[in-house]
Amino acid sequence: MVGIEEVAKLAGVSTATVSRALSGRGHVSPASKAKVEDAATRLGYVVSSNASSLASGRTRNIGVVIPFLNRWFFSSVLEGAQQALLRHGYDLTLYNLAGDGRERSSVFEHFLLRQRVDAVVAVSLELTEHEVQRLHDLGKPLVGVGGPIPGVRTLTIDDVAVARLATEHLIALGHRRIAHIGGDLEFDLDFHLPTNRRLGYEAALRDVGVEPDPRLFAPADFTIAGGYHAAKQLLGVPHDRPTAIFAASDEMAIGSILAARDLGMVVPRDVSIVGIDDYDLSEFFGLSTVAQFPRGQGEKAVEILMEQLEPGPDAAPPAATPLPFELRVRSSTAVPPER
Amino acid sequence: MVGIEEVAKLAGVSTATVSRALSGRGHVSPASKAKVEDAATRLGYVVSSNASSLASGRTRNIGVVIPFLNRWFFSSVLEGAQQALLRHGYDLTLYNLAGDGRERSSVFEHFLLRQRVDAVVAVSLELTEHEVQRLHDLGKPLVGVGGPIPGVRTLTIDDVAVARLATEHLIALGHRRIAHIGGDLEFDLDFHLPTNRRLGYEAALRDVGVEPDPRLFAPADFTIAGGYHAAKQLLGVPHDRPTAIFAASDEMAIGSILAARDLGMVVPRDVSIVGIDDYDLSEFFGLSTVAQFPRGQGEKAVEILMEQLEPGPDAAPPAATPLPFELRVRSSTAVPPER
DNA sequence: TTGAAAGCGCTAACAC
DNA sequence: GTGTTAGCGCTTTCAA
Repeated sequence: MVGIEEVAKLAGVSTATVSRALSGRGHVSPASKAKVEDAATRLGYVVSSNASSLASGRTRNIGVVIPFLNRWFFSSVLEGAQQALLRHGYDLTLYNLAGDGRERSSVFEHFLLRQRVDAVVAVSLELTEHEVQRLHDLGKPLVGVGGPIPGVRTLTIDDVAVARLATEHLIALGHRRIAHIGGDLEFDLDFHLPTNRRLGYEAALRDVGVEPDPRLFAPADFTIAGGYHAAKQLLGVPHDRPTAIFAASDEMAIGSILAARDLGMVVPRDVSIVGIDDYDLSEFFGLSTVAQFPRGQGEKAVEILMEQLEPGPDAAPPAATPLPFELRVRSSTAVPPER
Repeated sequence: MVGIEEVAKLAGVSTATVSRALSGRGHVSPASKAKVEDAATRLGYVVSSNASSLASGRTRNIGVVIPFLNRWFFSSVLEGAQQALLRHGYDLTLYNLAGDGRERSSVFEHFLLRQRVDAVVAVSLELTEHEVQRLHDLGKPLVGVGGPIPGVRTLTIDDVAVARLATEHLIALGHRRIAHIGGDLEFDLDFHLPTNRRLGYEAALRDVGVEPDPRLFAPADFTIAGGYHAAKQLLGVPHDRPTAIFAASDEMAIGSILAARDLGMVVPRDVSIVGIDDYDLSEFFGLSTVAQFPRGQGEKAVEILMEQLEPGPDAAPPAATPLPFELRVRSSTAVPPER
């Protein structure tokens, strides 16, 4: 293990200068900076992050707390965050809180306070006020992705607007009997995402004078299989079946496409289907959808943290810019069948 | 920030004793151990991992290097590893090497040597001899998942045997014209997984006196869309079409099921389809498959590292136990159509 | 079994 | 712009 002292010796400067030259803080003459960098690479020197952290109080590491790893939205956010962090020279330590709440509190009490991270990104996790407070007291920046945490800067798409857009797409095509597959109550605990999407759907309908019909709502669990079963219920009725389905996620929408096919229906001739996400498989299935951009959300979360950890020259407080979303019309939506 | 000194004071012992009591190394009388633990919890004391690492040389953190986050196999391995590490009180820092090779070498040179990790898990990554050597020199244990790394303990299923099992399942049902959708060359760079699976397929056929027909092979990219297109080619021929398809992954197998449906065929009446993985959606599609258990692979990788980092009483060298796999017969395979 | 004290390798005042 | 030096908070000899 080559240490800072050896670099200092080889470069003919003090350890302090080496530290300054390599970290970029404090002023160093170009000449000695060059000498130091040269010596460092020649010796294969890399700072010990522990020693550095201990002395400086900064770890250059951020914690990401996330409930799932194997679902599209979450892994995409993670990927975006990871990539952005790498660019900034930060490491990412991962805390997957899939399990119950016991594991969770231990993670919080320990890792945060073990001084391992400079900041944390909480993905779709409802933090208690206590947890938020603790982070705040320690001066650790915190940003949420996917759902408002009271008192915390959080990135979420406007679920009401997204759902409204998807529904309006169907309405513009001439649909009026539009079913909705949304989340069940269990999913509403975090952030009311299902409720908000349902609200947007209902608002769009009311705008054109259609009163939402509760019989046209089916709950599901955000998976393809769940969407499949829900759509079978919705489309299997003998009379007055809907001409379109708006599913609160692409996975459920894809399940709906498969259900329609199994019922002998042709999409979009017999039924139009639209989702939200722009999931991996959506293009393959020709699914019309409102895209959200989870990778971008992960990146943006990191940018916000960086702004707080290393304030740039323009100390613009990160405005609450809304997250982008975008209607992508593919081949699962069309005018309703003639009747 | 409450430090060790305060705990020592409250417990009426020295900091050395606090350290010993809390870390479990060295002997401490039960009496003082209790006092220390009591004091620690009362003060909400948690060791500073940096200070501890600096002094002891151990970080209690392991690095996981992985090329994708948003694919089933990889996120499952990661989840398994994360969970196992949590149980052992270790943190996981994530290095996603999705990008090109530049990013990759920088990760290696820096993070490993920045003393951030005690060991590393490399998932489906071919390390250069140099990289392996560096880790070795630093005394950092390394274990691979998903492909042999020369000179390194690595967990891989026996791809030849798995493919043979899948193929034999079809043969036992009476199939002889069995097509294979495998990886293209690009995927073979790492670990020859596609080649090995093809070898197993061919061996099974030869065992029953069938010479593999190269026209029954189609390459694809391990995605549903890729499998779909490959299967269309295979099944679209007017004469002598295969009665079964063995796909080298479940995603490609599911694509094949969808392709068969689009060609008006009924699975398994007109064509049987089998995959490898037991992917998320496989059950939903009724896909027969050979399950591998990536979560378990992640866990096992961690157990092996733990054995090296904290040798237990029974210093049994971890035998090269083969990884489990298992045929799961569902509804995508049946006897071939009468002809 | 316990305590005193010397570092672990670096950073950041502070002085020049 | 650069060097000196006192820590950062813990672990671990070493001696008692």
